[in-house]
Amino acid sequence: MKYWLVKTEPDVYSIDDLAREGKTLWSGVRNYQARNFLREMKLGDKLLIYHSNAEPPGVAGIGEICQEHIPDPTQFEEGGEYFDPKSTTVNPRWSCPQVGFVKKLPHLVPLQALREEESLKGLLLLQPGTRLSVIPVSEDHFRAIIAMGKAVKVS
DNA sequence: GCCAACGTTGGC
DNA sequence: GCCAACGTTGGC
Repeated sequence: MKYWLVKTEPDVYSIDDLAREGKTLWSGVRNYQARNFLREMKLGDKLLIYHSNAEPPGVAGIGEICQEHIPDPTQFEEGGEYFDPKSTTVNPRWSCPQVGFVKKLPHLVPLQALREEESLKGLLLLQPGTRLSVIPVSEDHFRAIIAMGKAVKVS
């Protein structure tokens, strides 16, 4: 099993939206490297759901792959925000898996806390210049971040 | 809202 | 295939 982190803007789609719906197609990713990671995701892989462009940004919950990638339907929606005129049904460019809700963390783990955590050195999310919206995470890092989300805040 | 750091596009 | 211009991401 592999572990990942996926970014979402909570104003657009938050962990609470995922909790309400139970599952969702992770559509709209338009970056080749991120797309390739989406295609690598296997049934049962676990995801950290990260809130970007939020106050504060951070890891909000956990999801899992409940269906492996299919062609992203939004690439064919003419006039839609994610329409890609160069994409064809025969040769689709973009893919998306279906992500199921697992849980919301008791506490959001802010980006700042991730940066301050020594054991998370090397987490791709924290590397300067990483803007990828889909990022592989090691099992150790995955567990460490969840533990941070369970811990009672001291300050 | 700013802007740095990337990615993408398209002319040549 | 280079690279300048432009668009996007996402923290601050």
